[in-house]
Amino acid sequence: MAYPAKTDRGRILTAAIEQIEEQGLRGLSLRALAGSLGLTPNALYRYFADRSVLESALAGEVAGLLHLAMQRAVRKGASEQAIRSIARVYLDFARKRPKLYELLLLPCDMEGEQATPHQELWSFVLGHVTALTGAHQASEATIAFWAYLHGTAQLETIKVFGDPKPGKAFEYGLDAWLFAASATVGKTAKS
Amino acid sequence: MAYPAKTDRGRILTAAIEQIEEQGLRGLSLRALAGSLGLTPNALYRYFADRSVLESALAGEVAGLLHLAMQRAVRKGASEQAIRSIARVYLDFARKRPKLYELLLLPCDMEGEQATPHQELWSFVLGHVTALTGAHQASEATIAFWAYLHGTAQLETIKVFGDPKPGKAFEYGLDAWLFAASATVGKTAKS
DNA sequence: GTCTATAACCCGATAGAC
DNA sequence: GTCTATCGGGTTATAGAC
Repeated sequence: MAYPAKTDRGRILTAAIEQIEEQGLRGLSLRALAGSLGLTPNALYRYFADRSVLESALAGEVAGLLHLAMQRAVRKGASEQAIRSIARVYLDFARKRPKLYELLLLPCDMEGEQATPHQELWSFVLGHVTALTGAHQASEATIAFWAYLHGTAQLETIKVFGDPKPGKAFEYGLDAWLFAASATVGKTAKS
Repeated sequence: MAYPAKTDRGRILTAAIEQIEEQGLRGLSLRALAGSLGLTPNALYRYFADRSVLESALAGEVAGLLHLAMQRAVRKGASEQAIRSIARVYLDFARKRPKLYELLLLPCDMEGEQATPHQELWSFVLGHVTALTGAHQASEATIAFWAYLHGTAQLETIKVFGDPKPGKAFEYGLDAWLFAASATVGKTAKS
């Protein structure tokens, strides 16, 4: 044991997220990351096989953060209110921590039958949508909802429309979705 | 003039797009790009100040391709049909040429008062939405529509839901939007 | 004005010693 | 688990040939 462990997975992930919040995902350098932990560049390879594995783990961390924020925001309130809270938390996260949000957009290769980082988030949102629409078409409605959140967040972060936040436009689409979702209620699976 | 130009902007862009379609944006190497044009690595710097300038130019090219495809698809058909055509072309493009689509997601920094690469595309879509909804709330409706397309395309490309294409879910959201957009018709700006 | 040549510095990744 | 050494490659800057 000439070389005792100087770090662990958790510390690496925390330091990496810190660096990403400052310089973005592209600016994340394994060398600098190791340096900030007092390690030589290659020590990290004992914890993560390569850069992409580290990135996937980071995506999972970020999904967890977002999930937690949603749980806190939704605790009280009826179905429609819960949906609005989820939407707000999602957009706030993308706005306030855009560099971190970027991690959620990484491709999930899913070679093994592993869980995608979004899985828990997905179940959470699906549950609240189902509470609103009933089981019929709940998954379609959830996918559409999620896609809309996703697209709105990204259009903002790449500044397609310049600085002004498309706040009113977001309400427009959200109301359209809520109307459709409410209309679904009561339909049976056989109709 | 002992060193006549061996290339030009257009040839560089074409070769770059070719390389991106094969290896993705991250795999675009200026060295390999120059090599494929019979140049030494640094010759490109006479045409583009650095990598990011080249990438912005490429984003413009791709936006043009998409715009063209939309124009061809929409030529005939009523307003609602035009909207459906636009949506289909957008998603088809993202599905069939995902590496190229990625270029449209680059941040537009817009330091000068330049036009964003999406600008022509935006005007085109806004026109068709306005034909459907009237001028009132047309821009809100267009932003919501675009965000939805955007989000759907990206959720597919990062495979959040695995292989199965969320085709039915897309229809769900599109119908919701179309219903809202149709309901907008006839409202006056003052109401 | 365009390309070549060279070099410095960054990065990710591997192999093998301790 | 960590270290040293090293490799191949991307980006950037300078100097110079034509």
